[in-house]
Amino acid sequence: MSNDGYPMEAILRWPAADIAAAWQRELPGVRTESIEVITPAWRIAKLLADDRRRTLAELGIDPSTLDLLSVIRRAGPPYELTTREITRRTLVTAGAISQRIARAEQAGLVERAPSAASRRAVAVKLTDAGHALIEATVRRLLEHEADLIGGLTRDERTTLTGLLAKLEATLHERASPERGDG
Amino acid sequence: MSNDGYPMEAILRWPAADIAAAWQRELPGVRTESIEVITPAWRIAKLLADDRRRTLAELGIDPSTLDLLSVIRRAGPPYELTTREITRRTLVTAGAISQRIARAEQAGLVERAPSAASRRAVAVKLTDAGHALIEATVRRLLEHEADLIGGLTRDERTTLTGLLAKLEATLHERASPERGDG
DNA sequence: TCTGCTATGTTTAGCTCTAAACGTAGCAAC
DNA sequence: GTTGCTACGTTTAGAGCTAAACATAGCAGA
Repeated sequence: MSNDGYPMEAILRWPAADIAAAWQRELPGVRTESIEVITPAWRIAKLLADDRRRTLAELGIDPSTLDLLSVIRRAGPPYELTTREITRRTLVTAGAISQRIARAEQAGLVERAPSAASRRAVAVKLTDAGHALIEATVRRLLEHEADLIGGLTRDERTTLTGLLAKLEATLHERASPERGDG
Repeated sequence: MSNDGYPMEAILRWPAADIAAAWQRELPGVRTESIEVITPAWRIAKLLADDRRRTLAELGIDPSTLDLLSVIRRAGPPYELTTREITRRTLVTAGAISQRIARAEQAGLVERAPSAASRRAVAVKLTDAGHALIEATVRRLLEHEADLIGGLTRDERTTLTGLLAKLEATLHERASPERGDG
């Protein structure tokens, strides 16, 4: 089979502690304490994203479409949000949302219409097909992902959730902002 | 200024707990315990990736080039690895590595040559310019990232590192594998 | 009613990645 | 020395994203 091009081997073979140790050897005195947080964070995010992509492929949907339908579906009736509101609740740019909506509309999963609330907004609404697809997939995805993290005990999950929340808040305070305001 | 298209607002406005609660309301009984781990993990990864991109832009290098030069630099003398070995230590596919090397070669940062060890391998070696660039950037990047996570105490970091390592191991056991072996 | 400002969406160019096809070269068996 | 297998690397098509330019519409003030 040759396993050509397969990534992720780094995760099995190169513990973050070894990477930190290598930098200490090569650049003595450098502060490497971030490595053992940042490296596993990226690896975990990638493992989760890859798993989700494969899991969803079996269910007949891709991650970006699931993300779009999900945010509308979990907003509750009337299963309709403006483009702007979707952008606010998502991690990608307005341009990316516009493209996602166009693809989902092409596939018959959502419809665009003038928004009742704001005259210049566009409302995006689930079609019956969109509704059926998200219903058929999100529950199974959440079951699967609950099993995925099932190796952690309840206490461990609680501790981890708290620490991640704190880290997220810290990064908000300290990470470089999007753009220098004029 | 209009802040057009700016993502990340979801992080400020939509705690993962609210997303889980919304799904509980919409699909009563669904297992949502994964959400408060997976959602912050992705948000943190994105915050870190965005910060690194901006930080490196100021230093005159992009994240994928830094990743390439770093893995060669921290391997130590003679600052040379085969393409295969670089792929093994990285999270992207062999094709992506090939393209990264081509770009870095074009920029005069690395050189390709036949490998001494294996007759069919290609050795990738830092040029003087590549050496200078990685020296000039990696230390500053690590300093910056150490400050970034400085909101966590030493004990918190230790606990977090342990839990992330356990989660990473769990995901290795349970996440869907890359491809069914023939 | 101009004039300009702000909010909302869309479009486009360019980037980097993945998956898969492709090209080769070493090597082993006979 | 051919045949096939495996390892290694590159190329290509296509996906999805970002950043930035663009288009438009509501609104506010003179």
